[in-house]
Amino acid sequence: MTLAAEKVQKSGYHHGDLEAALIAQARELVSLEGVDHISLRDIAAKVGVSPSAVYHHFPDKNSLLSAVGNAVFDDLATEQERAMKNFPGKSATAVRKRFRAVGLAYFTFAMENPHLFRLCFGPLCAGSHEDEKANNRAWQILVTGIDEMFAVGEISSKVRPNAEILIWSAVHGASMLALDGLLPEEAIYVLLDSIELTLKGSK
Amino acid sequence: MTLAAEKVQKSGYHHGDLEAALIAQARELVSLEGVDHISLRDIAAKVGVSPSAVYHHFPDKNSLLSAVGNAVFDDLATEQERAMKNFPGKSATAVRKRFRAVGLAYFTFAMENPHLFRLCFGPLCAGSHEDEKANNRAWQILVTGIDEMFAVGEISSKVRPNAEILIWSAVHGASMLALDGLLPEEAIYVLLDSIELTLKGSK
DNA sequence: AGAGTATCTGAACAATGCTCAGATTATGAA
DNA sequence: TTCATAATCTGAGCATTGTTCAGATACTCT
Repeated sequence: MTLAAEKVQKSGYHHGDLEAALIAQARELVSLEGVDHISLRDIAAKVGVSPSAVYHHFPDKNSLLSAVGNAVFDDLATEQERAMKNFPGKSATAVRKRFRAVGLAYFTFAMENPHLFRLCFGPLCAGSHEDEKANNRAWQILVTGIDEMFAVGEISSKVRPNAEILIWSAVHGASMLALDGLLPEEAIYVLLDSIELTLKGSK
Repeated sequence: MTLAAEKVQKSGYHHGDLEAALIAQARELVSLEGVDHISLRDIAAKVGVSPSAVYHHFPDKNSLLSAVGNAVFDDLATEQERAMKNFPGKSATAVRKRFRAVGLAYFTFAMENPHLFRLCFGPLCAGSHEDEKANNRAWQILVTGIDEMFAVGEISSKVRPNAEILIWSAVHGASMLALDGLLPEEAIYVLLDSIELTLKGSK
């Protein structure tokens, strides 16, 4: 019973909300050790419950981890929204700063939560974000940011149509490559510079 | 003893080249089932050797898989070089087609070998490509392609300095997102279009 | 209050990564 | 060639893992 799960009290034999507690505890352990180094038994033990209790809430271990992945995906979008709020307003500079902050938040989240980020975009969660609200939310943040940039004249009309794919791919790719040690962390700044520069184009 | 390892004959008690056979067999199994669904014992059995024999060639299972990852990384570069050869010459159109072919080869490799690609860029191989020749080779292919594009006037001098980071990130990110089911496979075409368009800029 | 359901336990099973003592084969110096 | 030494492989075994299942415990609703 570690810090992550203490919010949920256990009332004797029955646990208050075991499902949530398991997700919270699993997330904590994944965050610390990585998805390959944690055991179902350990999660259950730290929550104070027998291993077989897990199977009344999740069909198997992978489902539990997949649930963690979806929660993380949600938090990533939340983190981006939080970063946007630092630069309110509709001025061109506010729009630019906000746009940059969203991309940076994505990258920073990956750097600060490497194991969770990997789980979120790993084989365990592949195809699991399809009709998620979090996915729509993340996508909406991106579209809105690009719309604003276009309205302020920071994106040429020629490249506007497919800007989402380019930007998401670039920021996601840089995050992944940095996690793999194939790009230095500072690369995100030159990447964001490049994106802003190239999107503006000849106008 | 399956097809992948049959090149290496076993001479009685001692195996001809067990290390290579193990890598080949592990690669085959990863390619089929994914890295999470294969066992050291199965690899050894299919090569026709006892499980403990593996430990005379690799310190542990992860090291074997990491060796597979490096081999795959090497093949990825080879595949890119092969794709380039379809468009020889120094004309502007040849350079453009070659540039596109390299990016497409990267993406296609990921689509056709999802499990191997994931292993290659997964936590098991993180930080393992650093002083690899394969890494230098992949990087060199990218730099050469960009140099050629710049020479032909397809890349503006403003964005040239950081073009490598932008392009690699974008193509890698699109590959990953497509594997996760977050981008459709056709997205690579619009991505490549966007890249060429934005790189050219106002000139 | 009591029947029925949801939840949890404990023991058990097969599979897995890994270790180690000992058997087998190669190697290289005398 | 001979023989000691090193390299390679086997087989048994250990601890851990995910998962199942019968049965115990607690909640719920009539």
